[in-house]
Amino acid sequence: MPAAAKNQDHRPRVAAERRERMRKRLIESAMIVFAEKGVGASVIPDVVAAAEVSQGSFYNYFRTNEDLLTAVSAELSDEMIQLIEAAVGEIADPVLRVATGMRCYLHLARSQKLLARFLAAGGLRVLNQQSAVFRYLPADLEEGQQRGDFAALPLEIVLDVAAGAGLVAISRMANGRTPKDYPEKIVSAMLHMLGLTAAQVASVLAPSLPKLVPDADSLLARAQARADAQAADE
Amino acid sequence: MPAAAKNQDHRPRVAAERRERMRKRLIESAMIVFAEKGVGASVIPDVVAAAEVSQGSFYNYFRTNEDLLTAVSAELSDEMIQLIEAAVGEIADPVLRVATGMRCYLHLARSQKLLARFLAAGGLRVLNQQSAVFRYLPADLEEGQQRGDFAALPLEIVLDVAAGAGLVAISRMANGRTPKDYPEKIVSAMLHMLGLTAAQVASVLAPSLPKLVPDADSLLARAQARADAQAADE
Amino acid sequence: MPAAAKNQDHRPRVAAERRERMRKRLIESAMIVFAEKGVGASVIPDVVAAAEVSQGSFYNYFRTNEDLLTAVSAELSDEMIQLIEAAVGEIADPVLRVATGMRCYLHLARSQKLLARFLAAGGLRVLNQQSAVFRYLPADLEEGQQRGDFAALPLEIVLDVAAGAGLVAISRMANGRTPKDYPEKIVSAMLHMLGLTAAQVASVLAPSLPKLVPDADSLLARAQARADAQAADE
Amino acid sequence: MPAAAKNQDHRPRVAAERRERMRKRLIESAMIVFAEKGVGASVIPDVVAAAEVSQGSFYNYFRTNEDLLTAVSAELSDEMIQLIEAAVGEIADPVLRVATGMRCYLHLARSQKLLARFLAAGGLRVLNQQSAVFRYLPADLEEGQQRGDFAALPLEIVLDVAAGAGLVAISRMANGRTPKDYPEKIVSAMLHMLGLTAAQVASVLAPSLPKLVPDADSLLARAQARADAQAADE
DNA sequence: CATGAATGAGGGTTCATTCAT
DNA sequence: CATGAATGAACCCTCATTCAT
Repeated sequence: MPAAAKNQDHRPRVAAERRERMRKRLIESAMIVFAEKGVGASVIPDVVAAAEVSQGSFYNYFRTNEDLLTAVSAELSDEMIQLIEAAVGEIADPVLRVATGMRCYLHLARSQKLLARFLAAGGLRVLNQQSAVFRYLPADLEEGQQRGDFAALPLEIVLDVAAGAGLVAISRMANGRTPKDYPEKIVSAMLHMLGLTAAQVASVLAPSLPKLVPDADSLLARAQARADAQAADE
Repeated sequence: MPAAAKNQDHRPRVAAERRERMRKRLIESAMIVFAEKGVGASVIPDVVAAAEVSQGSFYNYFRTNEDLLTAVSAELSDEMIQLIEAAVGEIADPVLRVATGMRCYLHLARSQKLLARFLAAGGLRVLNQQSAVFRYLPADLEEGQQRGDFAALPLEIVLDVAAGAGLVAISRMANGRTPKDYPEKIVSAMLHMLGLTAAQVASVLAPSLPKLVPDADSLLARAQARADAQAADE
Repeated sequence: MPAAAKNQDHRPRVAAERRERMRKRLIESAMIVFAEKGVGASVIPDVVAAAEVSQGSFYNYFRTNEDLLTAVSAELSDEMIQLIEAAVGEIADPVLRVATGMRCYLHLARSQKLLARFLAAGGLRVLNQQSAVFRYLPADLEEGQQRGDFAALPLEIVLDVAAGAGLVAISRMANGRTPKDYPEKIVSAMLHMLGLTAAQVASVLAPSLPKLVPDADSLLARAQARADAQAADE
Repeated sequence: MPAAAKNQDHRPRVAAERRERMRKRLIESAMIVFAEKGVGASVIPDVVAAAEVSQGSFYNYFRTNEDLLTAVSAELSDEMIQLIEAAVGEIADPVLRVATGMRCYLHLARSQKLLARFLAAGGLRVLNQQSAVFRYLPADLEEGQQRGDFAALPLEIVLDVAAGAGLVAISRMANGRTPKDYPEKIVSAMLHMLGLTAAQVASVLAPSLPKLVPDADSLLARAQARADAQAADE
């Protein structure tokens, strides 16, 4: 292979990789800053500082605050879906799927404080962008209703309540100490709402969850590590 | 009455009245601005403009954004409680009280778009300051549980879910068109969660609500009127 | 005496007295505030607060910051002259007069911390307005020179050096701890400059000074008392 | 030299130079503004205007008024020391060193009106920051005392008096017309204070001083030029 | 005259964004 | 593409001053 061809092949590739690394670094920093300062605050200076990038460079990757927020949300959404799907995908029973999916979602937030703080800071604004997470719920609920396992509440109502409950639950887990079975308590309430008996509820909440460990180079893992390091510095 | 006494009595009184009017004007404007721009934004310039007051004057009444938000929240909380208590106060049955109280709360937000937008914009932050509204709920829930009318879910969990459901419901009513019985549907879900049968739910939701009309010089009425006038201007 | 006449006589008099009291209260407060915040700072709000007077009233007495400063300076100048003259007036020998006058001036500042801080804060600006204090010095110096007791340095030069030395000395006494004979050391330097031998210097500095106690209702006494009370509050 | 190396070398260097020029421009303007308005005033807007820079840029270089003052003082201190040391460095006799150093200091202020006005405006505050200038005095005084050339006054006292005399002298030279030998008169007073005879004084003050000309791109020269240009504009 | 609310000018500071290098 | 200085708009806040009561 002649040198010229190699260059033409090589240079763009490393450039693209560099670009991708930088982008990840910015998203990582943004998640931390959003979690700390809220999603309405002026984050660009902090993000730039945290990512150790020049002000000017930032604008090669994102144009607005909103852009950043969307990027963080999308990435998190993807990673959460992947983790939860891995745990839930094999389950056939819609009731168990719904229950386990919710549990995973809440336990994930509970074990990842940074995630919880980000979601809590984002509030409804982020929750709506996270709708990917709720994409799976309607289908399962509908299936459960058709099978007569769930009471016949309007789907939108159930989704609204679930979203609200989730948001408040995450906010509570982000801010204070919550018992280990706090997620189960919330899910239990949801299942009662859906018409399950106490015995049924107990049964679907009984199985122990698989570990939900984000991949080492996922946004979740990297941002959490960075935030921990930062906290240790102080 | 001697002139001197009249002066001593009169002058401070009119001064205090003027002060109070100005304060109300600012709170009114603030509610509108918060509803429009969110509670995290820099509202002071807009509030000042909306109230047609000088920047300097503002600081004779409030020092920070947060101060303003607290004042609006407190005033709204008071007015909402008063309206709802008027409708619910006479009810003895805890189940009916809970159901009717929630319906009132949601219908109030549904009929007062500005209120809904303010509460939605405030999110959890305002919801927590509004806790006065939720002060009544725990007692009724507990009474209902003790009488065996409500299932024995942990109180905090029920409150968290109710708060979340309320928040999302308000947000939905603020943003889009919701059917007239949307509040009843949400309350129905809550009552199912609390273990009521479909028949019981139907029964407690059957009574028609009294009109919830804010007093003409309440913050709710004045701000809504101002916002309407403003909208008409455009 | 008919009532009407009494009124015409009485009312203006009490009014004038009230006015005078208020004026004194403001000057008092101003001295404290100037001593604390410097003469360039915005003192009106603090003065008004310290004097417990309304903003509006202030402008019935003084129009500018400068006015206030001048008033304080003038009043202090008068009081200092009176105290020092009382101690020095009887002395016939110009050398002893000069030495004792300077000692009095410095000891007064040393015993009245508030005075020292005010003069130090004022710097040259106040020193110039205080020129009344230096009105006595030239005559004595000239007499001393004519009698051959002082070396024949140009009068303006001696005054410049004395003013500067006095200012720095006061500033040092205002800020830190100075030994009890610090004033004598400064005066000794001045006398050496004026050509006195060490023995002569020792002799004129030997006499003990009379106590320099400001009258109880003088500005000096009242302001110092207020400043002490204020300090005790914290 | 390869292109890459040139770039890596060149770009940061020109950037640093630009930065340094801007910094100098601000310090220059600050010196003029301080000299005009005093060191306690709000100078930032004026400095920004004088330097023809945006408000925002200012904060890339200095954060507070005080920062600016310190920077101007430090730079002036350096330049004055350099000029004076050049004139005094070779002198072995401490008495002659002290006398000549003081003369230089005062003549410098007398020939540089802007410097005099800045130092006078700064008063004790700047004088203390200028302490570098007074760093040389104590050693020489001590040496002179040990050799018996100076009377045995306490060193701190002599320094206080010298500082005060210097300050007042500078203030006088800044404000009005002073005779060409005004500095010598002041120094003469100091030397008398230190116990020298009239003959000795005359002898150490006899030598003519070398010219004290600030380097063309020194702060002193540039600011003076700017101030002159400004004055010519009006 | 006393009061204190209202005012608007002005100072201090941050930030998103641009642009020459 | 990376950099970081420069910019100016916008925000926060204080203060001197006025004026109706």
